[in-house]
Amino acid sequence: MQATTFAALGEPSRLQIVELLRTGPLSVGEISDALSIRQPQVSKHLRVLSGSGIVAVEPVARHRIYHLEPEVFEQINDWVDSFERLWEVRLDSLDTYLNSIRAKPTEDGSEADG
Amino acid sequence: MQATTFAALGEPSRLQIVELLRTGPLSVGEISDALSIRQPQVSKHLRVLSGSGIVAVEPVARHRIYHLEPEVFEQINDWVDSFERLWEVRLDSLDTYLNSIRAKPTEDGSEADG
DNA sequence: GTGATATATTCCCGTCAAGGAATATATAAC
DNA sequence: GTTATATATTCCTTGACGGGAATATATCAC
Repeated sequence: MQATTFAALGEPSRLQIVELLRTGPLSVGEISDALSIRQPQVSKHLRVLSGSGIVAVEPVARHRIYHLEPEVFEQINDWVDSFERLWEVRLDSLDTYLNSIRAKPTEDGSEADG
Repeated sequence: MQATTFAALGEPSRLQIVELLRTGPLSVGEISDALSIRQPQVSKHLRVLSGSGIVAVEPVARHRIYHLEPEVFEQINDWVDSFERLWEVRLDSLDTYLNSIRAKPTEDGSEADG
């Protein structure tokens, strides 16, 4: 998993753009208008997103229509799955571990359970 | 979905730490040793990860054992799913859309083929 | 060709974050 | 109390990044 992918999504305006594109492909001007971000900034953000393979562009006359690329989302999905699969196996051993910690007399009983 | 979550994962060292913790809870020193990152930097990164709810800490004697928090990974999972679910619906309409672009008689026939 | 529209790029600036070094805090042993 | 170990925090510097303004490029209409 590439840190750059998460970094691209870690900027608020870019995350907004990605979530906006979830509704369907849009031109630069439409994104700029919808999110009230100036056009040069939108182009810059789209460049970063494009560099991470999160979006791709389709030129249409004078417009450039950006859309999301499913591949990256599958990568993220697989990455997250690699964690959740392990927890299924490790959940009870973590519990055992935490309990073993608390088994020690703590002299203040302030163990927060959440 | 919080941009800060992705930002936390978007730093290479932090992503390394998260992936290392996938193998199980570790102390600061163990992380520092395993990744050859100086201890103060590890503590700082863990602070950011902790602030995003990606990790949590369990004090054990003089050690502080960090472990991953499943909740955030479920959030990311749900977020990614919200995209992939739409694609199942929209995949053919995107195709239709792209074709419709090229199908338009454009008065000069200069449609880029891609 | 000129002019208009849509988008990309460049330059500059301010801010923020990461890394290094030193230091502070916490816990344990004595 | 002192000392040692484990971790957190502070200060400083530097480099990267986002935003604004201006400009460049591309396409269309004429």
